[in-house]
Amino acid sequence: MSIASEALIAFVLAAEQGSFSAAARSLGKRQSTISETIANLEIDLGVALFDRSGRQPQLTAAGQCLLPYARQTLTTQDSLRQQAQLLAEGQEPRLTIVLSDTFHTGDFEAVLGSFAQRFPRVELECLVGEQDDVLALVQSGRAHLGMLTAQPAYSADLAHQALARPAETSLYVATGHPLTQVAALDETALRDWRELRLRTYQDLPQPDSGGQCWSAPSYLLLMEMALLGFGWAELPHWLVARYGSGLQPLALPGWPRQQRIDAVWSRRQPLGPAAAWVLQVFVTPPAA
Amino acid sequence: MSIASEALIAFVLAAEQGSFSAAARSLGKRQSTISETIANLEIDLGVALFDRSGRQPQLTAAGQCLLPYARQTLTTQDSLRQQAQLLAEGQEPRLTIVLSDTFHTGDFEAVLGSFAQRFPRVELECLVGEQDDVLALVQSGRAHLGMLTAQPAYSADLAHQALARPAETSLYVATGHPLTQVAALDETALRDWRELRLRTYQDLPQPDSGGQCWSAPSYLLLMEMALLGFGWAELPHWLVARYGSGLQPLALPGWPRQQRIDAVWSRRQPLGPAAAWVLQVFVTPPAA
DNA sequence: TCGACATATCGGTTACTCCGATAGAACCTA
DNA sequence: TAGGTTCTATCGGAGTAACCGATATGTCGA
Repeated sequence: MSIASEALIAFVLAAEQGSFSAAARSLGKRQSTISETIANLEIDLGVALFDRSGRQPQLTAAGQCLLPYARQTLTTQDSLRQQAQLLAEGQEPRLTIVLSDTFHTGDFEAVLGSFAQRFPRVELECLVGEQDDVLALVQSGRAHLGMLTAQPAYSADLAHQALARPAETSLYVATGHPLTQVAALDETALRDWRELRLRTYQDLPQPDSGGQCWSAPSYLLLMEMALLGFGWAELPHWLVARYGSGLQPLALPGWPRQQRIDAVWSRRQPLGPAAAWVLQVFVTPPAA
Repeated sequence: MSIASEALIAFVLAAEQGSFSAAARSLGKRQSTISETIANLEIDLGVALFDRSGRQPQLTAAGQCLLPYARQTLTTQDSLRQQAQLLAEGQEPRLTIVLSDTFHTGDFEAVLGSFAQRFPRVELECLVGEQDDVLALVQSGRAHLGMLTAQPAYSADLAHQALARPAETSLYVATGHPLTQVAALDETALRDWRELRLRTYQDLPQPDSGGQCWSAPSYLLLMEMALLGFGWAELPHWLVARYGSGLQPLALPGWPRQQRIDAVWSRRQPLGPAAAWVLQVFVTPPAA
């Protein structure tokens, strides 16, 4: 009913080497086995694969036509085996990472490239979230690895490690915002203007601030609000540099800030090789 | 050493139906067989495919990951079987047709489209040749089917049949050629100007004509020569209509000519289904 | 708690793979 | 032309894997 892959291997090898005996030697089997195997395959398929009139078997037109199909069947089966092998070694089939918008390094794309090369079969899923969202996704098991701005303390079931690449944030407003005209800026002056603050899905709404604080769950959205002149916001430097022309930083004492980034993962579910590799890359200082 | 496709079928079916028993029923086997087969597959692959803690087996993450690989392996093997089936029924793996440039019908592309749909796995090879070249290619077995302007007689080992679509040829020269100025054209007048004549690879060179006759093995080349004003030529109507702007027909008695087209094939090698289909299409008058 | 339905396991039969030996055919060389 | 070499086809037998039937065990729902 079904084709034994032994037969296909024998077919392909015999076709390549032009000899049943040679194929048998390559496979560490007897010539009679190959002869019988291929004869049975021919009976099974209903076509002659080799012309045996000469001393050595010659591929028939049908054999020539079927050879690529046999090869593909074998390579497909091989990739199944390979993938199974990886899984058996503990390789995760899918890696879900949740990233903060604050976390972005110049070599991020390069790292993804290396990842694709090193783990070609691992399905990579990137989620974007901030702070508590990151923690929630990792704790629930929805994500394997999370990156977020360093927290003072973590839940006991979360492991964490500081990344080698700190993130820089500044306070930004749209060019033309009244705050850009204020001399000698300080924290007090900021209170007179609307703040655009990151608020995650986990955060409960704050007591009414009288419209003095708008919020959004992503830095990208906050930046859009800032660009439209709705207020001032703390934003990642790279994000503004890349997409935020039309914003300018506020010169306040203590700004810009360097923020440490932590990677977090669940202690309940140990990291697979792919996740461990990603973690190791970001924990190690960049080469350049 | 190799994966039995029985096991893959059992795996895929069990995954689809969520039950070993159901898979067994679908396959006409016992439940115990499926259970053992899948257990062996898991041992062989080194990963658990199903979580058996519940009443019915649940795909594990690894199983979910490997399922598409198993499916692809089976479909690949299936296409091997299908192709073998076609070959077993006598379907030729490749069809080589040699066409004359004179043979071209408006629905030729449509016919090729139908062919691709009906014989998706047959490799189609189109050669272009004229007269004796067509006969030689078919007789030698290089081509299965040939189309050429009807010959008075054919070699005994060639079968032939007239096509329903005649070809029209005319005598053409470049606009501006002196022949276009001649009133009351006849055969004699033509002799004063250089002829561009089709000469096949099989034809022996003619006795020296004093530069009064140039030749080429394809109508396309002849047409190019005519366009450059080198002389007059008998050319297929469709070719000039499609690519020969800059040529004009000569008004001679007896022209344009309708030429019958014959299909020829070797009696020694009967036509396969694909070739027979092509022949039948062109022998039957077009529907429109 | 019980019935219905699922899976796991075990022993026995069947079928297939593979081996080893042998015979015949093709090719090379003396 | 004869003989040696190397190939393939065939056959009988040993080992193994697939499959079946029966049975034990587990899960779910009433």
